[in-house]
Amino acid sequence: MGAATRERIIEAGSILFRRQGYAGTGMKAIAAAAQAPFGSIYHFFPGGKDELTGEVIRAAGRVYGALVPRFFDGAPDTAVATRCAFRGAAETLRDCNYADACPIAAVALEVASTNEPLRLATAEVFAHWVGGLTARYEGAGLAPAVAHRLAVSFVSMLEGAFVLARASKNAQVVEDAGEIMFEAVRAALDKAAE
Amino acid sequence: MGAATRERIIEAGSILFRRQGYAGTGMKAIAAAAQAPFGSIYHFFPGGKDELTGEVIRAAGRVYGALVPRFFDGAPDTAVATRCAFRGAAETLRDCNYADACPIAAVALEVASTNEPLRLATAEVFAHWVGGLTARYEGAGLAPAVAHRLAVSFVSMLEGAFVLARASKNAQVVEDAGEIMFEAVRAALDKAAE
DNA sequence: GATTAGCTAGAACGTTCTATCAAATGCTGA
DNA sequence: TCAGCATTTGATAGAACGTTCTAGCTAATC
Repeated sequence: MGAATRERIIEAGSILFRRQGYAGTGMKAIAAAAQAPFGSIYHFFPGGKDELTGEVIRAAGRVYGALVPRFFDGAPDTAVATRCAFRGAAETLRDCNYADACPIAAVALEVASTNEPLRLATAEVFAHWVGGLTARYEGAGLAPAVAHRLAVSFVSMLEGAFVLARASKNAQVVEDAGEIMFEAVRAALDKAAE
Repeated sequence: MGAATRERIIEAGSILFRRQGYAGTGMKAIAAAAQAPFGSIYHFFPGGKDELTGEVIRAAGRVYGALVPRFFDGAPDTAVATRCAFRGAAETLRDCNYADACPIAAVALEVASTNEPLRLATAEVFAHWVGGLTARYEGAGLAPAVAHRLAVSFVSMLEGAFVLARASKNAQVVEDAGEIMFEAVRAALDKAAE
């Protein structure tokens, strides 16, 4: 009962934040999207919108963090995995008609200067994501500094490509960005193999 | 008189949108930041918040568009110009304690699915920016498709790096991303020179 | 059966939002 | 100096916001 309602609220928040941002999404809209009674929001999240948003960020972070193993585990190498991740993201974006990208970036830009606990929550998710990617690139033989730089760039490039793709309603942006990241990883791997 | 007030309002909107986003910024806050009487907002922008936001986006687009000649005109080559642009951006971000990045991305993520005229305005600015960069990379001898891909990636990478840098309050992200873009442009130039 | 805890349900509250409006003030040109 | 236009001024209205509150229902436990 309750657990299902709570999860539905988090998921609805995630969807709406990514489509219309944090401040542009009201609690009543989240309740409606979750098909939950309005009072249940504060029952499950007594800390209010901030607490719900923190949970949304952490939950989204787990989903995005799981994308690394999904693309990197079976790939011939990390350059190909990188490209596949971007292609997968482009496909997902097309499938939802550019409505859904990443709720974390949307929230991050709004709260970075105004809500310290939420800024920290977004920073933590990004750091975790970068950490997972860095490990993969290191595991492929790249020096820690190079691996870290590529990981940071992967996340930056993908989040930025989402912005452009959503603005222009064109997923080719994400694929183009993926090609550049593919070549960057490819070049780093080749250089490390010398 | 009036022209100065109008410009102050646009500038205040730009600053506040980049710090707290579109929906999180109220018109009274803009008026206060602009030191303008509240009613003047609707006098100058009878279309309301949407009209003001459109003007903010276009004005910011002009500022950002001017960054391309600023970094590319005097640089030894486009790879170095690319790196310098990212370093300049990192510096700017540090100077304002991570408060001010780009108002266009902040607005774009909020309006992409909910406000078509503003989505188009953001798309237009990004397209113009990408166009300017593409011309620079083409002018350096790169094939049109490669130039376009690098330009798209430049803008994506920079906007994404802003997200991460603001979330983590660490401008090193922007510099790392700039190194990857530098190497990508370098490699493309070297390949085109063969 | 009585009690308790969890969840649902939605009204009410105070605040903030966007937009409108009428009046006042200032500036310019005839 | 005066009229007309531009700009300023700030109160007001209605809607939406996040939060709180009360009441009711259900299931589990004693």
